[in-house]
Amino acid sequence: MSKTFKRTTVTAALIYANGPIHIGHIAGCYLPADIYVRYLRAAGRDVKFISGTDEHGVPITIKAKKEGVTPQEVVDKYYKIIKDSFEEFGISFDIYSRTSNKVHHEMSQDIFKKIYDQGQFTEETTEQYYDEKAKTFLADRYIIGTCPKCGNENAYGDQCERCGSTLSPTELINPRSSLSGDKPILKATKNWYLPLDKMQPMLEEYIASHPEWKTNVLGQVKSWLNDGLKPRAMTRDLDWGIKVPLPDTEGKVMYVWFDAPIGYISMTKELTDQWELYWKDPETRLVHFIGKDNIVFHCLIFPAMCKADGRFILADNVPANEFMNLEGDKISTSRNWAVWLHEYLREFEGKQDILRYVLAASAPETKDSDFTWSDFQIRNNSELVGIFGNFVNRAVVLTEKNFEGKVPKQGQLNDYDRQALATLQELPAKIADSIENYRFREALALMMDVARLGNKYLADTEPWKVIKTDSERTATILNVGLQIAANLAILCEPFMPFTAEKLRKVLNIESLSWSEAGRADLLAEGQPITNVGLLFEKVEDVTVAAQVQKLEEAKRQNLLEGKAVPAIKEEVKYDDFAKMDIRVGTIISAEKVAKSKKLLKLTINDGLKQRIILSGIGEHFQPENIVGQQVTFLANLAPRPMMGMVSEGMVLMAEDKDGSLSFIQPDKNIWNGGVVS
RNA sequence: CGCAGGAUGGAGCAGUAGGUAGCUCGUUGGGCUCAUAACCCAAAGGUCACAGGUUCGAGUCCUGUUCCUGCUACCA
Repeated sequence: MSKTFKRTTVTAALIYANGPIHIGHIAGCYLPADIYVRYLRAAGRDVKFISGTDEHGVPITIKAKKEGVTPQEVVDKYYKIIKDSFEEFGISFDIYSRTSNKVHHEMSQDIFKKIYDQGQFTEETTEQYYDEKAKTFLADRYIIGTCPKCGNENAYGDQCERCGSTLSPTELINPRSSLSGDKPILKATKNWYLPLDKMQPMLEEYIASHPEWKTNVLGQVKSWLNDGLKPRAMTRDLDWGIKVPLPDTEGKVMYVWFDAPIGYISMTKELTDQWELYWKDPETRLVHFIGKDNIVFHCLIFPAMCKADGRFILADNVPANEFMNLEGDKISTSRNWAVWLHEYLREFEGKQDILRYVLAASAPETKDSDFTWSDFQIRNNSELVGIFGNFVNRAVVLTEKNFEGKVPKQGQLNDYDRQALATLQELPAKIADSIENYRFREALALMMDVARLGNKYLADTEPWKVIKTDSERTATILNVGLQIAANLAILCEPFMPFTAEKLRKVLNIESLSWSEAGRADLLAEGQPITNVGLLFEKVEDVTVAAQVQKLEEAKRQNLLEGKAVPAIKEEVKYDDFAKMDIRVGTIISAEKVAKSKKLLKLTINDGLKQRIILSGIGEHFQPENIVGQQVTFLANLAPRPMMGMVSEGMVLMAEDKDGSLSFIQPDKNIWNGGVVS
């Protein structure tokens, strides 16, 4: 796609305003987007960089209820935290707004109305579960009940986590609301659907016109198209969100994924009167930076909305990233397994560029990647300090020592100089090409090659030796060295803006355009050099160790806090208890059940026979370690088929605060078959 | 279950239209001393997840298998 565009609209995912942001968000979309935008600006292109917080939807109302505040208070709090940390981190949005703004409500309603008026929605009345006490319809996830397939009493309305089957809320036996605990009732409700099934041919054509998109993006999209798209409800029964602009729709709001992407448009409108140019002109390139979980919304649903409306351009590219893990584990807000940006900024003051560098260097561009503190330290110490910082420092110190801190005269260049400068000259275009094709890791590596080139140049020309015999030649060498540093100031700007700024101060130059890069006359002879100190400092072992420890501590704390002693269940009669036949037996063999994560097949000597019990404890115990242990089990539980076998009973376990399991065992070995009462 | 993405030297990644497997970091040895023990040079290290197949030739194409991830709460 070599189509040329007059301007670019860049969006970065609207983040959900119910928590602070972490490194995964940054590496996933904000940093790549920022690099892209900063480069475009440096290249003199017309670009607008738009993002904000998404403030509607069910999870925010739940969070508000939990904390005993209003949804508005929740989003206000997080909007500020998020916005401030982005700003301090140097993510250079042209506007960072929010979907609770008036402009956004109006824009969303306008688009909804337009699609409605054009007859593009279908109306459907369905029966949904309603919680009478909480006075709200329940999202699938907030209905809990017994799984019709495996009997798990805590299956969710959309899925049973024990057997993995996909459910719909009406299949659940004994459904209850996770909000009030009450049994919800079925209530008829009318909603408006976007008939994606009918729009599929159009969407297929759109996707087919972009073979250049990343494979992970195309793969995901094709997976949805192959399954066949289904109509999707664009309204919800809820009181938190954007009102549906139709008569008799009290208590209905738009589906968050309807209004959220419209946020990109409304925020642009908030930014500039020229907003229509950025959203309606076919000569505008629209690029969405997102994480992989948002692919379907940005590649199919939002384009479908735009088409249904008819006024807006579609994305030219959606360079979605995969996910970043932390120390080998999935980043998780609820488990507090994350490096939070606002905390990093506090603990590593003025060191934004280290994190920017490390995250850009290991961004999950093609597959999930891993952030570790040890990698952070190594990358800083050996690459930023050792290569980049050191090169600049060498050039500056040599100039200070030998030429009174002024750019020396560039005399006659020899072949070696010309060769080095020729290599330098090629790099800006290469870096630009990588960035324009969304290969930011590659671009970053090429930028570092400039610093490597500088180090090698100094090592090969040995100005500290030459100065003893030939001052004129030394002047030329250091001039070239400083010119390379000046190039670095331009080329590192998209990735490390704070460093670029510092470097410009050192060299006493203004911010230069990308097109100036590659030249060897950026610095004039006699221009003073100001040594403002080191660009990067080493990260010590103790710093890194402290971070790792903090992570583990936070994780442990969170686990403990998350656990409350559950309330006592409903009272039972002695007869109910007496029905249960609980006995002691010994595990005589244990093995993993093939294809199952958690199931262990236990053979138990119960004093009468060998009994097979399948138990979901595989994540807590190694089979070989539990053979010979005595266990307590429910002996008269109806046999249940599982994974092609039959389980005859249930082993009793006690769960500790941290989720670990222990067997319930007699305090001394007793005979197999001993009855518990 | 299904669909999709991934699996390449110790670590992180490239590998473009099938033709002797590259880069960065780390390791080892050497050089240098202007520089934050930093920089420069060199070397070692891979049966490209596993098993088949197509081909003169496969990391690259096809089939099957295993593991990780997404689609599925928190979530880029």
